[in-house]
Order: sequence, then structure tokens, then C-alpha cells
Amino acid sequence: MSKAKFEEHLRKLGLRLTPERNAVLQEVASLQGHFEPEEVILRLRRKGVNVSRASVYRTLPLLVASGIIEEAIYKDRKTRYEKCAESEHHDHLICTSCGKIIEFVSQPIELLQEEVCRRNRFRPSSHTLEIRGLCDHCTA
Amino acid sequence: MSKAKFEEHLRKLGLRLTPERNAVLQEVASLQGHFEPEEVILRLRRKGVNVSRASVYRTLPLLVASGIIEEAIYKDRKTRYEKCAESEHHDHLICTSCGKIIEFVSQPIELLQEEVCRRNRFRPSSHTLEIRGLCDHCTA
DNA sequence: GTTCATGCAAAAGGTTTGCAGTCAT
DNA sequence: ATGACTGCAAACCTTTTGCATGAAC
Repeated sequence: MSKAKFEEHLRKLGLRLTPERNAVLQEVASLQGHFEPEEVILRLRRKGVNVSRASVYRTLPLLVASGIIEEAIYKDRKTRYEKCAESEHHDHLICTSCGKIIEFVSQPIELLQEEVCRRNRFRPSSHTLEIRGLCDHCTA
Repeated sequence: MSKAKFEEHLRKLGLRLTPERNAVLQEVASLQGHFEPEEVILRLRRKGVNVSRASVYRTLPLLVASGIIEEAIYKDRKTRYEKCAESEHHDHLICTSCGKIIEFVSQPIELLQEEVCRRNRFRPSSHTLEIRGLCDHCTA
């Protein structure tokens, strides 16, 4: 479970798993797909769990560093996260008309990416592939 | 040349090619690689060409819509542009340690992407592939 | 009693917008 | 005249930060 991962990461840095950090972790763990910081704040607030905006913004990077979530997509200029390995890894088709996001996985593309990295003596840690265009619906 | 493209797009919308818009176009055309709005403003200013920040910010989206430049990378939360088809199309390896950006082209990956789109009945207009990690230099 | 955390409110930083004055048609 | 355009400054919005208070070790 991700709590253990988080605790370990925190311990390594001499940091504590406070109620606030735990609340953010739990909330994030319960989410499906992408989410923005503001969403986490809102959902916690709606549940009556009080965690300040600042703490949420301070906690999310810790979760990234713990390998629990990762930055997924940059849209507008908001940071959007998603859980790591939620479904291994996937990329995105983004409809520029209706905003719909289709996830896809392509093993061949992944392999080719690795090859590109090798050729450039580059050690990859993450990647983002976004294809923008029009979805089925909006093509008409 | 891109001026014609821009003029046509503007005409279609009943807009004018003003000196300010032209100045932005010229500056952008003279740039290599990626650039940010602020960079355009600065360079114009240094040349003594006076175009307000607002006008630059208002012109860049017009250039995108004209197909002359495109949004390339989202880093921090700044918009970075690059000229369209400057070198066909390329993707990026981004070193998270030193910020170095390596461009690469992989025709096989492009082809696979097209296939993914077909499978999803998606009509792509642009895409971004960013691989983050450590470059040669920073691996040590 | 240090060190770490929190919340608040202010600051930051890129981008957008309202507005009054100008210019082209 | 009408509609488009500009510059300025203020507004916006997400994210970050300084600071005082408070909890943990």
C-alpha cells in the first residue's frame, strides 16, 4: 500500500507523517485518473477535513518524490497529477474541442522511446506523450 | 514565406496586419528553436521596437492559429513556442537536472502514433512527446 | 529546545483583460 | 462612424513563501 511508501520516504528525509499529509495521501489514493491540486483541496474540504491549501501544495511534491503520484499532463498552466502505475503507464489523446481525454498504451512506442534514450545516453525517469486533435465525436 | 500565411489568416478574420503584429512575426521568424513570450518582448525592446507586452501576448495565439508557430513544451508554467515545421517535427529529451533539452526525431514512433489515432478514431493535429530524465552529463 | 509543520495571508510570476484613446476604412 | 488595435495598468489564477504559532522528538 502506498502509505508505507510514503512513510518510508518521509522517514528517510527526517519528516513526519502528519494528519494533514495523511489526509492528502488518502484522498489522492481514492481518486481515479487525473486530478489537480485544487480538486484535492475541494474534496477534503467537502468532507470536512481541514487541510490548508498550502499544506496540500506542499504535500503533493512529497508524494511525487515518494513515487506515489506523478505529474501527468500540463494543461492551461495547471499541474495535473495521477497515481503512478495506476494502469502501468499510459499516454493521452486530448480532444482540443471537448476536452475529452482518451488514454492509450503502446508497448512498441515505449520500446522505441527506450531506444532513443540509449542512443542519446539519456537515463529516462518519466515521459509524457500527448496527442492533441479531435475525437470521434468532435470530428463531425 | 510566413508573412503571407499570417496575412491570409488575418484577412479571413477581418483583422489587420499592424506594424506591431508584423514586428512580432518578424522577430519570431528570426528565432531558432524554442522561445517564450517574454523573450520576444525582450528582443524587440532591445532593438528599440516598441510593442507592448499585451500586444505580444495577443499576437502569439494568432500566429499559432495561422500555423506559423506552435506551443511546444510546457515547463514550469510558461508557454514555450517554436516555429512550425522548423525541422519537420521533433520530440524532446529533457534533463531534469541541468535543464538541457535534446531534440530527436523518430519516424517509427510517429507512425505508431498515427496508428493509435486511427484505432481511436482520433484526428490528430499535433503532439508532444517529452521524456524526462538525466542527460549524459548529469548521470555521473 | 531544536526541528519540523501548519495556516494564514501576502507575494510571485506568467498571462489576460478592461478601458480610453487611436487608427484604418 | 464603425470596428479594429494599442498600451497601460489592474486583474487573474495557480503556486510559492514568510512568518508566527504549535506539535513532536
